[in-house]
Amino acid sequence: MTRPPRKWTTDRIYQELRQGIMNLELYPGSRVTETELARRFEVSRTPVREALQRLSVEGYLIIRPKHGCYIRQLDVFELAEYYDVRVGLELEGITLMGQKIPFREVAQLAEEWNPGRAGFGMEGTERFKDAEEDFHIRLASLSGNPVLVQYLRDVNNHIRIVRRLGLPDRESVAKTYEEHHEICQRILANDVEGATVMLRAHIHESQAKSREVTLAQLEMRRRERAIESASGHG
Amino acid sequence: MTRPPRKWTTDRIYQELRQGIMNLELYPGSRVTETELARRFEVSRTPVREALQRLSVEGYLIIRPKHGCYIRQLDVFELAEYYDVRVGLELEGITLMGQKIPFREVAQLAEEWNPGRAGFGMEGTERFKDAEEDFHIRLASLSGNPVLVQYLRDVNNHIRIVRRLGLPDRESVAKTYEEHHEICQRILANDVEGATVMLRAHIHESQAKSREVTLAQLEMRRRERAIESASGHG
DNA sequence: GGAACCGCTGTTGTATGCAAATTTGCATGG
DNA sequence: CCATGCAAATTTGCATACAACAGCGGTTCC
Repeated sequence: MTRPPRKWTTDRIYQELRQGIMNLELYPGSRVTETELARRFEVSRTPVREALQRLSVEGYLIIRPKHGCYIRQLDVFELAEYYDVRVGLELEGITLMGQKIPFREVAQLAEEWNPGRAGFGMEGTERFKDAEEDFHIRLASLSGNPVLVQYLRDVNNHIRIVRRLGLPDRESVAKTYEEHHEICQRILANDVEGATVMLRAHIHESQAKSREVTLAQLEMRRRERAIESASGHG
Repeated sequence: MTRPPRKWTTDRIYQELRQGIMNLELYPGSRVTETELARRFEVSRTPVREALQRLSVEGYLIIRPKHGCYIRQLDVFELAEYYDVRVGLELEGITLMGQKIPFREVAQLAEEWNPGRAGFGMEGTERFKDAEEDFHIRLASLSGNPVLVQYLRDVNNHIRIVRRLGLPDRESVAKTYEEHHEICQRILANDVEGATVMLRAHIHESQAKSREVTLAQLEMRRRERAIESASGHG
């Protein structure tokens, strides 16, 4: 996406804000002002403003002209919609492989997600979630359609907020391995049709899980905030 | 300075640049600088810069830091990729209608694109192209997934450049009517599966047509530019 | 008591200044 | 003739200054 952290101020601010939004440190719905952020980051308003503009275009916050920025509300319905877009993109991705299936690469993916490997060094939440996302990106990449991959990355950027929230238990990790593996196997067996059905179901499961987790986490953060503001705004 | 026309300078510049890119007045690959644009539009660099940032995020141009902006090359392969993304999104759109098909709305769309109406006041290129795009957006809207529609709009923004180039002859207009109508009919008949097949084919036809037209037009513009620059850079 | 009006404060929108960075052209040496 | 290094010229990146506008509270009038 936006490559390695460049040393430029605008980019740094952009990254930090984005991170803050992801971690829900910048609480959805709360207001931020250019001036305040400029003070906090000890830079001028210019780079802050540019970062905010980017975030606005990318949909992470909403700029109310002459008034301020509001961190985008994360709405469970909207998140579900992003998941459905994911379905559309990823399914078209493997459909595009069509008759020119890149067997080597798919086989490698299948091997990496061999259920036998489940849990070997993947216990860490972060790493597993990253690997999970990476699988889907790489699978889509095999479509040979970089534009599609770009859109998928964009969708991921939006749902990553909640994607990272839940802790993957041993059971769901195992299940993910199985499903990823099976999807690859279907493709290798030239059964793209079957693969799409599985992939759709697979994403829908994530969708359902994310829904629960989101509601729970939002509530938790809301309480934290309530306590914070009750104990003084410092 | 900003008295009469638009309220915000940044927005005006953004619109004008975007229009320029669409019309190929800003030739793909050519370089523009903030300073130059600021002079041309008689504003300061700030709004120009912000407009460029937005266009960059949206993919219309590429910013090379400390050097300038390059209008995005339009590459026939890349355009084809956008069309495939369209397929993915639109197909998922009608799939999402699933069992809750909004018959009234689909029926109305079907009626608007009744082949009997073909050509009544639609001879104008612009109007027809707009209506064509509108059909697909409205169809996707019936999925009830605004996020998906948003992505589709974004894709359309990228392919509109070439979508508008070709002149639709009487034959292709008629064909479009038929196909749009038929797609709606299939949906109304609860044959979403059949509708997806048709829709996919329909978009692929546009894709093929856009390819020819793009190559031709790019060549034409290239010659125009060659003549321009031969007769003096004024 | 309630509603309209007015000025104040906060915040953004735009302009401008300055310095860093990158490219380009030229001079110099092999 | 080509490679290399240096300096000038563009051009952006960031900071700051100022103006305009939105929202808010107080005041006044009904």
